[in-house]
Amino acid sequence: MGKKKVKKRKYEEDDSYINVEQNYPVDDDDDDFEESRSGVVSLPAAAGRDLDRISGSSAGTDAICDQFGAKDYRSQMTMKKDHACRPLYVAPDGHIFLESFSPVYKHARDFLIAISEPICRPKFIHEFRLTPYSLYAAVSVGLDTDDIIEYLSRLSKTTIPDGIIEFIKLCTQSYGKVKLVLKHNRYYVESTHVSVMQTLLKDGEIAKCRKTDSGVEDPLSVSTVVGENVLQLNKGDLPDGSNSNPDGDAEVPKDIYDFYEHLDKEDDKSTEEMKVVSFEVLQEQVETLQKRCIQMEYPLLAEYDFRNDTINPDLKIDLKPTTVLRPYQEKSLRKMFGNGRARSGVIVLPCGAGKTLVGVTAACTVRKRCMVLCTSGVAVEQWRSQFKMWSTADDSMICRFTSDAKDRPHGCSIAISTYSMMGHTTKRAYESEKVMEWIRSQEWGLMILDEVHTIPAKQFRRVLTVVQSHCKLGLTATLVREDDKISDLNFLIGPKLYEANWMELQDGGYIARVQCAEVWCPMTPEFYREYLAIKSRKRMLLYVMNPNKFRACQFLVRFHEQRNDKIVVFSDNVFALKEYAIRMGKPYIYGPTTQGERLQILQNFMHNPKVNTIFISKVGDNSIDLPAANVLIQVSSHGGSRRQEAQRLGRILRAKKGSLVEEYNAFFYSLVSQDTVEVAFSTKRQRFLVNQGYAFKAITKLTGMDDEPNLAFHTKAEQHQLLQKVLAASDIDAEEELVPGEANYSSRGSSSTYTKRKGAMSSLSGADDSVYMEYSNSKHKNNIHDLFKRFR
DNA sequence: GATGGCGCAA
DNA sequence: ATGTGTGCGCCATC
Repeated sequence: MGKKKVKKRKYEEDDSYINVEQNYPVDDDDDDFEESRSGVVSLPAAAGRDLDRISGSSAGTDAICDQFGAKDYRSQMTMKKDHACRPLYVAPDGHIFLESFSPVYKHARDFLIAISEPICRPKFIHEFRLTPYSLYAAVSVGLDTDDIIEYLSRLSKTTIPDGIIEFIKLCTQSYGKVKLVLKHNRYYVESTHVSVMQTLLKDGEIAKCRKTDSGVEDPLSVSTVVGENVLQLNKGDLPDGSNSNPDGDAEVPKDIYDFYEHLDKEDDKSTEEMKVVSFEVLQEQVETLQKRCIQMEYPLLAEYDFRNDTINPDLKIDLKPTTVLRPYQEKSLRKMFGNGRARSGVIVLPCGAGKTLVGVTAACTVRKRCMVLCTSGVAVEQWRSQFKMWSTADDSMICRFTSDAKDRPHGCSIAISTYSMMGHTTKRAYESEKVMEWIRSQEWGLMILDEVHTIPAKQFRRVLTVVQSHCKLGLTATLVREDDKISDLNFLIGPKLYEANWMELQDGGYIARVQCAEVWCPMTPEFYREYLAIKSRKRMLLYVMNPNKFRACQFLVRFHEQRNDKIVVFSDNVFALKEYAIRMGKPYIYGPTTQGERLQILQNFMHNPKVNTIFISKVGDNSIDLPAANVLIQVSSHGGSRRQEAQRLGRILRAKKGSLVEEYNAFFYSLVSQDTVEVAFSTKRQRFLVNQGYAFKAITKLTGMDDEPNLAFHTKAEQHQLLQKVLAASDIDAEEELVPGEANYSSRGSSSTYTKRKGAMSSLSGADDSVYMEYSNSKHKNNIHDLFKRFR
């Protein structure tokens, strides 16, 4: 039983970035229900568990549940008199609910982003959750215990449950007291709190990480430092500046604004002399140490006081005067450099929102040797060109280091390489070996980790022990993995410093406004019969090659081509990719397509008005830049990968010029064969985007498709022919092995915060026979695109 | 500079 | 108890 639960954890929705106890068994749905009926709440998350632990009983988290599991906390919380003007509730289990229509929404949101994890952000009520990690992140961006409790209380409609206050204290007071620093290529643990240091060293595991000369127990070394307060980035004018009291809301309690201003100020570091105790750490034990410290709730702070680093040479790079940062980019960097030092951590921005510029700006701020790591050679080239585009760095300063592009490292200060190059374990080419030696010998100021969600992989995390850096900046669009390793980033890199809200960037016109839809394609009877009969993995071909799916795809391609859109069709399955593309007479790119051909096809797609549709396999998931595309059709995909779904959506997010802000200017379709495993996969894939606030429309019938002339597979004969071809293809290398049933992706979605709900039955309306349903929240009901109007 | 083997990631 | 299918980066070879 226990095992089963742990396994299921893998498919849990709540991203384990925030869970401390990875093996904490997750309750099955059934258990939940059971417990709900007996009036006891089961706590799904680490936060809840910790809350329990500290309050010494379950008193802090008890609540009356109705038969559906809805919790009622009224007995524990008292409504304030002026609750109507305060924007949020804090539940005793650590969940926070924010009204997005509140006049102080922006203040509250910025604050909540800093102290808690966003769980789900649909239109009206946004859900967040306090976790140990989120509070750790809050402290590391400069908030202190009292500020957090005070401001949370002011924003809340009710009194704050005692358990929550305890929890915040526990998680914040011990944080930030111990630091990991790099000096002369050696790592040290430093603290001004002698007692904390002693506590840590009493731990056997930590003691083993300590580097001692010839095994002798050295006393802790003591030195003194002077706290310094340095100013960093110039503060630009932020559109959501704290003073702008929005119009017509005289009722908003003044304390909310006042306190926000107080929080937004630079934190002043004292200039008193302080005693610092420290010990040296074994190079290869740094990861173990960081992990252990976070478990003991003394996470190591990795900050770099680059302004006062006189040992490493300064770089002569700056942003070009013409380079302008967007407000959210600036905001994310302020989290990183808020106290005049460079903090290690992760910044999360959607694809197309300018992550690279954030990285380049960070490098120009630190102005010390900088190492950039990417997943592919293409990305290495992109980083180089972006460095040249936004900053004053030129070729002589930039050193590429991949298998087929090695610039001489001599005298260069920005190195760009790949994870596989750094993590390579087997024999290296002579040239590579030399460069590696050089890299290892350097003390790097800043390490930028592109696509940082890949770092937990075994070979990739090795780079952290190979490259010595004072601080690390991780960048990603999708802080999710389908395994349980995403939380490792907390000790491997650092806390999440900033996460942008996709919907807000969309509303600001920084990324495209996307209409997402799931198109339901019924299986033809013949294909479905085979699907049920064949149990081997080759059944995938049957639902991907479903003639109705092909026809839907063809129909959508034609429809959008008539509107002069640029369309990219994704298919993970190569057989289907070629079959679809060839039948529709469109170019396609997949693994074996050479770089030259790829470039040619992409150039044509971007500039040739006759090439408006291209087909791409999963080579397109990473690093192929498609600035021109605005329609994306997904034919087949990698199971339930949320990251892939988000990444693909990102392909069409680059804001389109001249587009009206209030109109959809991009379209994202997933074609799903009904009554097959694809349905569950699709639901799971969409979770990430739904939590970001996207509404998925379910199109159950493409109106007009039956009337459309010349769609393929119109006749049974054609369909039969296709079926034969598919079956023949399956046979080629099918060894008739029987595979156990598919993974059980429950469409009920364990603790999911969203459900597929049939739009009120009145929406099954329409003059024609079409039907659509809506998921989650539809934000823009009134400006539905023509295509969608036709279905009403 | 094209090609193939190997190992790895999601 | 683990899975395939696909693509990519590294290196070595011709």
